Amino acid sequence: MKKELEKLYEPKQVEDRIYKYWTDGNYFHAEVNPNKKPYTIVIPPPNITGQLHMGHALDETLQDILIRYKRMSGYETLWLPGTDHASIATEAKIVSEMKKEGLTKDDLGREGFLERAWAWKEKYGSTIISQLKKLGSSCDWERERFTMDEGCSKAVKEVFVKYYEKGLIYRGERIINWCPHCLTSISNAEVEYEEQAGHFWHLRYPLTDGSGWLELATTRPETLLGDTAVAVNPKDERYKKYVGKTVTLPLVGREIPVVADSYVDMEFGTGVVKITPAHDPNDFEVGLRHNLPVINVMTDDAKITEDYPKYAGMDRFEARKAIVEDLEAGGFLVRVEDYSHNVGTCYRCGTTIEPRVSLQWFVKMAELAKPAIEAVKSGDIKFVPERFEKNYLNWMEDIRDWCVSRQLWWGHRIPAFYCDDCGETVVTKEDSAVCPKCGKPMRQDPDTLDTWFSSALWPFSTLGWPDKTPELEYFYPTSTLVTGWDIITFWVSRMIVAGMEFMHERPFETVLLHGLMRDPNGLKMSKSLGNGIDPLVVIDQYGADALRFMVASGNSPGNDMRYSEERVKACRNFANKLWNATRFIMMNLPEDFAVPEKLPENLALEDKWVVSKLNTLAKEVNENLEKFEIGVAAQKVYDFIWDVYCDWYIELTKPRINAGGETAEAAQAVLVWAMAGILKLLHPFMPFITEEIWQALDGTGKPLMLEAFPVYDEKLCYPEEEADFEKIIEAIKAIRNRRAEMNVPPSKKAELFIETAEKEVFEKGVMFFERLASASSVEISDKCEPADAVTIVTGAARLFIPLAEIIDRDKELARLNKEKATAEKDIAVISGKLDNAGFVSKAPAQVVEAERQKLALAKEKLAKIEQSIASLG
RNA sequence: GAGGGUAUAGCUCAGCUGGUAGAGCACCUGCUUGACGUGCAGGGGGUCAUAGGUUCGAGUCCUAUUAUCCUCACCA
Repeated sequence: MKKELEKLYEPKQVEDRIYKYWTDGNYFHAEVNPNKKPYTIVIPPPNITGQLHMGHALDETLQDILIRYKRMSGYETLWLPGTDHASIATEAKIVSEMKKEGLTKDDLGREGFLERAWAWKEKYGSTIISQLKKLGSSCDWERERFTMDEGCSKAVKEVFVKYYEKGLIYRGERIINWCPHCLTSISNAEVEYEEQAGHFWHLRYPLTDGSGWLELATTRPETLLGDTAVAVNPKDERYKKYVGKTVTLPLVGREIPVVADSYVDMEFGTGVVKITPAHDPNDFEVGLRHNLPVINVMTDDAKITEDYPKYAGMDRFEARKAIVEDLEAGGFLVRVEDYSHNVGTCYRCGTTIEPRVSLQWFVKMAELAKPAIEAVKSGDIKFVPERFEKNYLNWMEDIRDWCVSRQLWWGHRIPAFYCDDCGETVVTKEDSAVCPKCGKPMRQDPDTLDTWFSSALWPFSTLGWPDKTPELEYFYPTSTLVTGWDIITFWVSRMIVAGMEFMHERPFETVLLHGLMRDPNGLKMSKSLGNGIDPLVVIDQYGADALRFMVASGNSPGNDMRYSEERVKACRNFANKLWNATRFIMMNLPEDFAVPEKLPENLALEDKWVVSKLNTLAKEVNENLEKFEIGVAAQKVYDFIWDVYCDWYIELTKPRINAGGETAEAAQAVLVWAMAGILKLLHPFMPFITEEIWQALDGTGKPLMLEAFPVYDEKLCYPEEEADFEKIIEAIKAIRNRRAEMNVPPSKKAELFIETAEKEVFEKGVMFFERLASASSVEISDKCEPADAVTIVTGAARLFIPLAEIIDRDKELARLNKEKATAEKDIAVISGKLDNAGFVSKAPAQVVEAERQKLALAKEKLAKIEQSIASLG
């Protein structure tokens, strides 16, 4: 039983109503179902402090399209949803909130601080979920896990302990990237390099024995305080004699050795390098090789330490100025050169990174990476598009140990305990530990783990691992991961590593990577530039369906995409088109009409045409979606709905509905039947409007999202009828075209004579020629030659329109001659191909056959044109 | 320095396994056709960056070049 559709399509109202309907029915819930195959999608956990942004819109839309498609195709579909990382951003946000109240972390203490953080999670976690719901996400948010919750914490501890037992995690002194603003270490991947204008300060370090000095250059003179050697290349003849001697460090007076190390590039600069193990990663390595002392000259917030009273407390940049002045005064400064170099900055706050020696936990990646590399190389895990595999492999094959400790409070605390008395270390899943050597209570490591440490476990920790749950058994490995390519190194690679290590199985089959959403000028959307476009505003204005369709169509995987309001508008217009098409159908249906389960027997030619085309569409959309060609699928559905269904089929039914009777009934049935197919095919892309229309049309109250997705059905394939009807369409188009060329208004009707060998086909088109080609009457014969008529030639017929008063004989002749030339050119091209022995012998038989048919058609057409020219002249 | 992306209509982009180029927007012409002007009909507009190569046939595959963007590494 159909329901009324409002006259105006208002996305916002429709979407609110439909989302409520879905959640009331709890259709998103997934459970272990042995009768179905599972389809699982891992979704990137949005950060609770963030607002919904275009990146989410992209992720969420693509995921939801796949999920809805799979659900309709009979799978048990599950999202692995979650919110929030234990992250620097979250901590920073909470700290800044506290600051407004005049509080610091130390005021609250660890406990108090965490309490606050949980309160934040409650508040903002639900905010972002409700925003995602507005987008149409069919995720079962009731299942939502949180990386910091109990289950996930259990998994994290389990992993840490297992790594430790296998010797895959260790604590050691290394140079790490330290952010003096966030006061924490950050991983290499979190450092952003930017080109900065700087200087090269050329310095001279006097040899202790007074025999001269060595000239070297530095971009960071303040690190001079921590120099513990000067290095040259062992092959460098110029400096060989100095190796083993010592120089006296200017300003400090420390005597430091000249060492030989192949790390030094002889060609660069003077070939002499100052070595500061505490403040440069390469220097640190050199220091290890030569047993050099490591002297840290800076505090946590990058101020010079008390050890250098003259500069103590100065910020590193202030100290640089002061030291340069002093060097100059002491005659140690040779010259200053302008130099542009890359400086590492914190990706969160933009502060210049300070490389710094400290005690951190590291995961040994080399061994762990091997199975993860193999999983991709063997094709067990596929990247879409494929080229990102290379990206991934490059990263994995050159992997470095992963610094996992963070000097934050908001995160999984490192489950390591130290004995202050004897220095013993214990790693345990328990909350406290007693020293096995001296029996004293131990102190837990104050640091927390990198956010990606827990995120890497997402595909199984959310399913209950390390316990053996039925869910884990059923839903793991997951099917698809949808994310942006920028996150391959952060997250994708680490999930694969963890999956292979702990589940001994790939965590997912396919990684679908999309591009970044850029602003209309192609720039990265960012808060600091203020060029971000808020998806919620777009949804308010044009609807989530429009935004989703814009995101899904006209884009190929892995390519970045510019936000274009024009395209959102076009998609909104498309939704409106569908809405109005439905309104047309509904106003032409009887009150008690129901969606037919089967098509009627007495289908007209045009019915078979549209049914057959819809059938082909279903086939192609399935194929495309299986191959993750979401944009192509969307475009095909769009074209079918607008061009085939609305512009042609609906127009074709109008005269039949007016005529009434059997033909009207068949038309109504096909209209509704095809609309049902369209709604199902479009549902993954535009879930709200299709559901709303379905509810109005079907009237049974069953949700569209649980209907079966259309598949190809051989019984609905009518290639001949399709081809026949195309002939009628071609004729109608040709007539319209000619009338437009001659500026004949549609209101001016004219007689139409059709000369064709396929009378029975064209007879089925009479009412359409009248309705759609302004024919006042139609006469079909196998031979006719009316005087003073405009001639139109198509592949299957010659059409004559006697429009005596507007015919210009010369013009008409010129036009026909032009058409003749075109036809001759066509024939020349095709016969050129067919005359080519190579083509005929080497091209596939169907291609050659198609060319032959084309040639025959073109010749036929030429003959018709020549006939018309003859009769005019 | 290493690797990768992109180059197609005025603009934003599609083009699946090679078979004489498509969409949206913009532009031009004509339509108060009883679903829709968020619309209908018609139209103009492209040597598919350049030069070679493979092939019967290249926007599509290969090589080089140019332009542009990105990732990684980074020399003090």
